[in-house]
Amino acid sequence: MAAKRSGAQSKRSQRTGVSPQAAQESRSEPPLSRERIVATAVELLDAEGVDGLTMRRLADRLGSGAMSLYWHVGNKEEVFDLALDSVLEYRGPQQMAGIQGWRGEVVHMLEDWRASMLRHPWSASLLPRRALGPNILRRLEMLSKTLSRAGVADADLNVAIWSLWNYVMGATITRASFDLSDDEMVAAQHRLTGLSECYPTIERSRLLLDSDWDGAFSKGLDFLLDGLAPGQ
Amino acid sequence: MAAKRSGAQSKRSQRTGVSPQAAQESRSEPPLSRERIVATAVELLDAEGVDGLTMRRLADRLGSGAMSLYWHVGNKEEVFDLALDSVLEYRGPQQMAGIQGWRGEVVHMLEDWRASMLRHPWSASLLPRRALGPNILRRLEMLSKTLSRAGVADADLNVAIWSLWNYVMGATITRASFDLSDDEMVAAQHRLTGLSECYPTIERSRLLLDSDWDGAFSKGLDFLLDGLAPGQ
DNA sequence: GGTTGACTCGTACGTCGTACGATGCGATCA
DNA sequence: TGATCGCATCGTACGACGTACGAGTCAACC
Repeated sequence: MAAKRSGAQSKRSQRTGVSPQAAQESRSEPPLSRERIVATAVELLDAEGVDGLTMRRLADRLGSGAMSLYWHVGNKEEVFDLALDSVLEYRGPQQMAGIQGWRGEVVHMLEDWRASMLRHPWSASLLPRRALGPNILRRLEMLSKTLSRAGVADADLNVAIWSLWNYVMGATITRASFDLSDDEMVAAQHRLTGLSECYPTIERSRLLLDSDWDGAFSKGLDFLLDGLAPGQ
Repeated sequence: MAAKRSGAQSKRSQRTGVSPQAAQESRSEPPLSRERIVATAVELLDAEGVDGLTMRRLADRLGSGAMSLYWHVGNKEEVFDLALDSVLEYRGPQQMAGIQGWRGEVVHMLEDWRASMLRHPWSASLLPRRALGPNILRRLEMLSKTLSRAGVADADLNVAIWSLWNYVMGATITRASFDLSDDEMVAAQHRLTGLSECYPTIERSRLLLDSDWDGAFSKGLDFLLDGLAPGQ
């Protein structure tokens, strides 16, 4: 009943990896696998957004029947979880050389985090409702370790981690949700100018249109880091 | 075709507000209205969560047919938008007396914001995908005005607003998503202790269990405010 | 040859959002 | 008084969804 999942198919790919599976290759599609499902789900989410992912469409893209997916994943929720976590993999600092000090490391990690999510805007709107996958936990772990090494006391560690995490999450989600619909944005600003007697200040600052998102992100992050570790 | 919406029903309630509508009252349910629909949607969302809100269930609660709702709202998306915005109404500082200085005002506004959303945890997971309603804009406007009055230069205003907004959003969404499922949380921490060689630091700090959310929120907010207006 | 277990998929059920058109009903006009 | 008209309600129906169920295929082993 629940005796399926990854164990099964990974065994299969070991068995058939080297031996006489030329027949498999000659078919139009490679065999289903959890990895292929997740990768295709990410493609579909990138192309069509959260509402565009359905089991039938996903199966179509994979060249299989809809019900075949359920051998490899438990349900649609799991597809979301896996797609989200797969997108949040952290490959570590590519060029560790250019980074000096713990503060540089933290900034790099958090900016990479933000960039990863903005590359797949659906991830930002998905994350608030999903469980913590291994890749997210790995990122949290690295963040804690770096802060801990930097001398943040254990008592303050959780405050520091959550402050930084919260900040990154908020900035990313806000940015991504505005990215999703430029027209929405313009419409909102237009609604604003129509009601400029109601919202004079944000209308004057063109808050919704002219903001320098990246600049605001790193400035705010700096302030936070100043406060969290005033020593350095 | 599109000639319905609020104008129609508000005219109706004006007409029937005083006159001979005792018959309406004697019926088991008051007449449908946009306000009643939104209020009931909030109830339903509070009780059943985001997935629990369907047009049929909503209509059941209102004692009407499902299709009747569509006279007052355009579609289900609009119900979400209206419910979200209605929950984010800002009633202003209830006791302005106790609040000293712009900084106190800002903290009060942001804490009220957070509290409003945590009172309805679904709002946090909904917001990333929705448009900016009038109540959200009003909050942004008040925030800008306060900061502006506090002497933040126009050039820095957007940075300040977005830094604060992002921080509050992130903290609230994170907190709310953990609140939604304590069991998920415990399961995650359990998964962690099982893999404590993978995630030693966050396992040791009991990050997912023991965090002082409220304390972390206000400490991080203080740091941010320190940085944004170092003058005061 | 028979059995087993991994894997695929067609069919079917219940639920969803909502298009469409019929209906009821108070107000207005003839 | 009856005819007409706008607002408001709702029954029916359609297509799409997630997925339960069980029958099917095929390679590997006894």
